[in-house]
Amino acid sequence: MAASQNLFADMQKRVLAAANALIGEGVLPAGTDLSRVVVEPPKDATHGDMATNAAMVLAKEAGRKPRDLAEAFAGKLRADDLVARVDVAGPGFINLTLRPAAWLDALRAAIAAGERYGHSDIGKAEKVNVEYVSANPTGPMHVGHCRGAVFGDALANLLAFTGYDVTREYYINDAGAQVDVLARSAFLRYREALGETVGAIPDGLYPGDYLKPVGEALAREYGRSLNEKPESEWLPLVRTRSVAMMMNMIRDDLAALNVNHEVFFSERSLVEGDDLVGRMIAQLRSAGEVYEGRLPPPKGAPVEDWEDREQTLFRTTDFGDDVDRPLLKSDGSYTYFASDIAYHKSKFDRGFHTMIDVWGADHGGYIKRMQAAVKAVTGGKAALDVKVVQLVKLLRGGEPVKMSKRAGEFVTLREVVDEVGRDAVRFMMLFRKNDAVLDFDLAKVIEQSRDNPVFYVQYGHARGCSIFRMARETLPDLPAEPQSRAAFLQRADLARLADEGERALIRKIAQFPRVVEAAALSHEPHRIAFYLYELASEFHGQWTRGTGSPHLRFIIQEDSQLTAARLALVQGVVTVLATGLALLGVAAPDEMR
RNA sequence: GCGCCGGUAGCUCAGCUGGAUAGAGCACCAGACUUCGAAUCUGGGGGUCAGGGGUUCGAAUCCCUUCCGGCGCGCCA
Repeated sequence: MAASQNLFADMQKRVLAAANALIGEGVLPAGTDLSRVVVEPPKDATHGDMATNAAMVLAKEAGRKPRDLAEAFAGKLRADDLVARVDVAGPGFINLTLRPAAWLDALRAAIAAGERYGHSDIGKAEKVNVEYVSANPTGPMHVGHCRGAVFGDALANLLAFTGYDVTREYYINDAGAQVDVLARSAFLRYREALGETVGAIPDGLYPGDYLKPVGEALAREYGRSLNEKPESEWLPLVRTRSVAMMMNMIRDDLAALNVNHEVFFSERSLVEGDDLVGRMIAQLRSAGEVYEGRLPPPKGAPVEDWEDREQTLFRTTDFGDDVDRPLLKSDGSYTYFASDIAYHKSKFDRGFHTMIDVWGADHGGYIKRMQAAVKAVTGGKAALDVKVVQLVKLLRGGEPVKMSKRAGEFVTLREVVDEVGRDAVRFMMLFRKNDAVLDFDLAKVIEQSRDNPVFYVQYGHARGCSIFRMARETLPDLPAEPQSRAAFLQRADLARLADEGERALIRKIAQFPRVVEAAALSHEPHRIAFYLYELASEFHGQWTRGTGSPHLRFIIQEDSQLTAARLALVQGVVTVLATGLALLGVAAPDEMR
């Protein structure tokens, strides 16, 4: 029996093979849809090692009773060399108990694969573009940006690990009115750097001190020359320079979080030069999807300067949107939406047929039109999945942290990372489903307790490493270097792992590839975080059982064979914890004293 | 008014894309260190899965509806 990394996938194949055999025998009709058949760990361990719903899902189409069909499956599966026992239970579940050796082989395969354990090729090298952060280049990153940054980064890791060809991308909004405001704000700091007294920063400009260095740089570079020019001349220069400096700052902030993009894509590049936005609009126009028309006034909050006028509209309703959307502002320039369409078209033209955008909750209302636009502009050949990350509520000891955007007083990403550490920020951001609001308590995340899952999981890893350090007294040959150690431990007699707690740990380890796959397919990295927490929990449990029952300890002085087998188990745990944490971008320390 | 996202134990949240008796942590109560790291572990109580209908062998999960909370609703990004 070939050692495989994913025992659940193996068993799924075998169940499907059984189904096909039953089709051949006429028990199931030809062409039966097998896509709903799953093999999963049962909720209750007394039901066996794995369960499949095959009989229940296929019963209707076959015109048979689920339990009868289950018996037919059972007949096939009993002959399988991985299977020790098959039971039909409940409404038609097929419960499988595997031969012990199957689990031991799975553990051995995990150890052998090392940091590649859990890796797969389900992505088939398909190109995927993950766009995340894309914060406006008008200032440093604040806490609100953290979650999307960490989420997008972990998701990209996950997709790369499962065989996708991933590109991490950041869209720089350097073409709108905001960067003109940035330029004017920087210009004020420039005059200040030249010795002028500027006083209070006027309303409508960015007040933050972070623009002072920009002003000083401009003064060094241009001297007084900019001051003598009209705004129409200095603005583009100052804007370019300011955006570049803001992006450097943002890149540094991201680096502090261990987030690294491969592509920084400029919105301005779509508007200037080849005018890709204009071309895109022309293309849509010739396809009959652009027209001049009027829109009904928006409901709800009254719009002050509403004016019923004709404008250039994109017929997004043809592609699933609620209303058609304007492409041009009243001054003739492109709307943000227009540039964004061209941007997504650029992704498609660069070969990405799968795109994932990570947005903040306040952009939720924008999803439909963007998906409609992608459909229109790619002829339905590309898929856009938009992941919305919900708000982060920043607390300290249960009390909300006050922030005032108006006064430029916001907590920066950098401050939070400096205070609680990169690992804590990353793990906590991922220890919640992306579309649920997240409470982030600065006081709690530095607590070192079970209440703080970051330390709990990291401690599991450190504890495993600690066992290896201690074990060298019993097993002097045990290599310290992880890879040689893994090679050494693979040769252990794993059949010595007979304790129920040990077997449960093995089963948990064997689930890792399945969890990785599910997390990647659903674009939900939080599943990795929760799985790691559970694995650490079972590991801590097995450890503590040894304090009460010395014969259950991992290191047994008088039995080096048993010790080697148990260390192999620890190796499996440590491997999975390290790999899983790496996917989340969190460190796996060898010790935490 | 419309759209999107949420509503699961006192609190914070999972629930593997429709499966078996709905699970963790915190808090509370009672326990476990002369011994591989107690930053750990074991046990206990605690539920109308917001309410109501429907779909089917089977629903916290899918559909409809009501209620509550968040976000959004030309020419901001």
